[in-house]
Amino acid sequence: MTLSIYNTLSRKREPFQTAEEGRVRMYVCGPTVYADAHIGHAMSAIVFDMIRRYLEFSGYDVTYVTNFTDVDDKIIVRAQETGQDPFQLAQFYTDKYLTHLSDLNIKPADTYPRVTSEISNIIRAIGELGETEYAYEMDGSVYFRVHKDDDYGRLSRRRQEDAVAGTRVGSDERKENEADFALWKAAKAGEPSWDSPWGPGRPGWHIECSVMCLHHLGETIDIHGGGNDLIFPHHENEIAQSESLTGKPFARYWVHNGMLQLSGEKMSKSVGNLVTIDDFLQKNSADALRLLIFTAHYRKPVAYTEESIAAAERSAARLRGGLRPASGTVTVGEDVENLRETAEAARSGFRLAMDDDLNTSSALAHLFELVRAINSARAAGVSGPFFQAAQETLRELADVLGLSLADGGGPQGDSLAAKEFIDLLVSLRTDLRQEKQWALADKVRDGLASLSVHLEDTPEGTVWRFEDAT
RNA sequence: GGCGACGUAGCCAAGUGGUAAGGCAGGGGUCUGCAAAACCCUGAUCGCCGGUUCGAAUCCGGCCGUCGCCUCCA
Repeated sequence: MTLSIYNTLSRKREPFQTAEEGRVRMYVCGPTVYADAHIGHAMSAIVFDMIRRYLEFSGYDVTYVTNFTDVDDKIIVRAQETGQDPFQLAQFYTDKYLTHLSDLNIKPADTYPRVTSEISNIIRAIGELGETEYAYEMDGSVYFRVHKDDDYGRLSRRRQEDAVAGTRVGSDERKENEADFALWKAAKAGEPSWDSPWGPGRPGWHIECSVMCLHHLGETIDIHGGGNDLIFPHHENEIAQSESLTGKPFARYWVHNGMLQLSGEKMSKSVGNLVTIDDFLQKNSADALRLLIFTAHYRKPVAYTEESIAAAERSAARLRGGLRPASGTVTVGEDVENLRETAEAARSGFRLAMDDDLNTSSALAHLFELVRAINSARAAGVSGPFFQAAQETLRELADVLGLSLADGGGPQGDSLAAKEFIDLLVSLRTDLRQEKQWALADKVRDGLASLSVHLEDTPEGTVWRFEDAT
């Protein structure tokens, strides 16, 4: 029972073997911080959080690094438009993104390198490349000489001639070759810049990630992740730079997530079909987003619709329902034995599914089967250690997928005063029911329901919970 | 134009040779004062055509359709 994972480099599913026994070095491309992040960014972060969690669950010691691109054309443009300082702008969106990661139950990375903190390393790396035939300087900028790299195009399966053929010649950059890309960009007036052997300027986009990987994780990392829209040119260029520099394989496994789609198209700033993480979390739970994503395979596109997110919200509630307490007294017998066996089957089925290139959809199916078994057992009066163990299995496996299974807590959070009022109304309704005043009792129930407080009359009394209507 | 992915019940979706997981929605039932929750029952031959095979959603070919990358992009 071992993990196999699809490698974009080979276009095959491969057995997962790390460079160092028991240790995974993992790098995931992070956002450029110039605007509010959208749930497409969240999808990428969630997918790689899931992979990281499953690796840890499987016993690996994972070192996880994800970066912030905090100096870039778009940041500079945005800052000029709004009259802000570009560094402050980047800091603002960096902080905001970190908050989002926490809200989305994404485990913190070991390191969050930023371009502006890596400048000296980047300059050193470009300098080393400059001593080879792979780089050349032109008017204060430094470019990578793509045609010197025989392997170029290996990841994206793109021949250099093809890459150039479809490309518009729109830049005024003075490159030897259209396919060459900038390692260092000479500063224009009014732009942030750093001194370098080639004059003032700033790093090109691709070199940042290469250098941060090399600096924080070493010459050969195990997993390099990102959205599949980064395969070309970003990741292709990272390979070119890194391997030209070290002469060693850059990443053992290239892992790419599919795009989140809204109204049939990739969610992106340029198309304008965005749902920001702020927007999403205002109406929906983090668990629902994870369920929406994990219902499909991470490499496939995910369709985001009102209907699909509503369905995800409902299935989150179903998983949560499995954690409701039992009040029965049956602790031995056939029902208990069945539950114990189903919980074991769920655990092994879950692992088999996840080992198979992170088949979260199939893994979730095992979770739902476990929920049904727990509910059946509870209805049959089962409680005690085996019941709690089954719930613990559910909680543990859900946590591997980063699902918190936490109750909403209500629109205004946990207000003690609100709870006391609700308890009072519920107890009043219980009195009314005892006197068979059904109309009044139902009026209380309906009124609370319209405030997202849902009542259930169980044999042990009435229980209530917050749940947003969807 | 080049490279690549996908097309499974009303919706989302797993499944790469042996007669279709799971979730949501719907219908019927049990439980309930009525509900809710839960449980039980209930639905598809897998875009179309042809081929390989004892046997294909799964392999091969063709066609149709959708999407991604080739420019910044998770």
